[in-house]
Amino acid sequence: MSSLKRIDVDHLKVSCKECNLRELCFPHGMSDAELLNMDAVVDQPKPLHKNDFLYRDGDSSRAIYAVRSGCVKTMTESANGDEQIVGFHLPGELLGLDGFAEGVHTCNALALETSSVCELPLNQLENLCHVLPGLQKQMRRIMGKEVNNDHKLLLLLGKMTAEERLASFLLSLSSRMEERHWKDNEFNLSMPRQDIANYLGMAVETVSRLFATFQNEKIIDVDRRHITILDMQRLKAIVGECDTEL
Amino acid sequence: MSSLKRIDVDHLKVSCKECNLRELCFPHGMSDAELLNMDAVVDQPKPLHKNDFLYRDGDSSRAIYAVRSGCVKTMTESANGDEQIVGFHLPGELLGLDGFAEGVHTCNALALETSSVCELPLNQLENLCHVLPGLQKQMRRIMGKEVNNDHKLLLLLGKMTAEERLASFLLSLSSRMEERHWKDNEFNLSMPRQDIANYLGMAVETVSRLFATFQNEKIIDVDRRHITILDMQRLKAIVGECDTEL
DNA sequence: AAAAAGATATGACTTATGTCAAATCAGAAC
DNA sequence: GTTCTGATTTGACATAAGTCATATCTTTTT
Repeated sequence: MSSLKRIDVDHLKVSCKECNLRELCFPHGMSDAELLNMDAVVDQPKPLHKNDFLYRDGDSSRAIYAVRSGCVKTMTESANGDEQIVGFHLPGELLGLDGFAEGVHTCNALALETSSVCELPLNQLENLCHVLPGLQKQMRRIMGKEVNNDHKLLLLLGKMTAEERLASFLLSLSSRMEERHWKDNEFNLSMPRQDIANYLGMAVETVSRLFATFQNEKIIDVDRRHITILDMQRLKAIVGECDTEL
Repeated sequence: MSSLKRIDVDHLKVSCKECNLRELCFPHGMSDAELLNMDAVVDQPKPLHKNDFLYRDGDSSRAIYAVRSGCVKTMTESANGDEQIVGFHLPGELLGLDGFAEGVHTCNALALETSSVCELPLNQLENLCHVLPGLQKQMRRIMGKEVNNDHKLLLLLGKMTAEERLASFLLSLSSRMEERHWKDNEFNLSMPRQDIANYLGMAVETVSRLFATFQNEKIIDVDRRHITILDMQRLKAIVGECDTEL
């Protein structure tokens, strides 16, 4: 143990090639040769502590980021100080596209827990896109995904009841857990109730009550931040996915 | 007049170079030489009639589009048939990015009135980006803009009251009118009340009532679809833009 | 021009959720 | 371990906005 102490784990670089998130991340669909190119430009800064900002509204946009571990939330701020969380970013998910319009970020990005990210510097992105044919396509895919994601959220906020929103949120997390080959019916929430409420456009109290309701109805089990989905079908039924069984 | 009749106005191609929307559109910041390249690949299909679809959810994504005249709305559809309008696209504004993620559109795009669009085919986009250094950057700008726009909408749906939403909507239209060098305090709505309500996540009746309220308070004048903003400051005050005067 | 269909407006009433207040619980700091 | 602070839960009550019903006005169809 005393000798291990000298390994600075913060600076062990994980290569894209070795990373088990690579298929969810920038390198999606890239060849081994292309992966080496990615590795050469991807930077891995020191981990963020809980409540550290990755970037803030107004910061000039230097890079796009991929979460490697932990969870990062992004939120917009209105003129009168209201804040709306627009995304919770899990490992393998990207953020920073908000800076593309004007070269300046229009969101705050904040670590919900100790988190590490990979950085793809924008000044290298341009060149890299010329060298790696796959990357340009992947960039478009990523941006399309962000847009589609936002659209789903708009539908959620515009048309769904509180109950449907929370069910929808849990299902979204569940399917993202599955993508990562983690348990899709049992996971920990990295965000407080307040953040869930904000994200879903409702009051904290409503989130609390709905968790209690779902628990009473044996749809989920809630223990603090630990969620177990007991009846996936009923959860899906709530949001109106009509497939009774696949 | 009898001789003019033979000119097929639908097929008169407007070059990017001549287009007075160019600075809002793809060609933003391009040189004259670059504009010629754009012209070579930009297609101008026949105008859409009111209620024609430009594309539908599930269609394979062939191009991105710029509105040249009229107005096109985009909307997402949920599994249970709910529909959420996610954008009203005015001349010079782009749409079609929703198809970037999977090569398939995830929105419906529908003309609210007779409208014409320009098409930038995706298969040409790739090559064009290599030739035109400005275009790749512009593509990123466009996508960033879309993301930022969606974030603003999320804030609106998540945090604002009905009154704030409608005021916000009117101000957004107003500033977009100004961008186009049209009157910013007097314009026609191309969408029915029902669409405004859907977009803003409220009931039609609420939109009606709020228009009546704003009118009574002499903030705006409403005549059918014709809106006159009488007191821009108060409208801004409603959404909480704290700048009493610039 | 009349009739039909659709869009908009307005009133009466209901309800999903928000707000306020208080109690409980968990984790951090000392 | 005790205290303190912040997170979560729960209850009582208030309200913004939805729903339903009806009337009016516009536009399209015949």
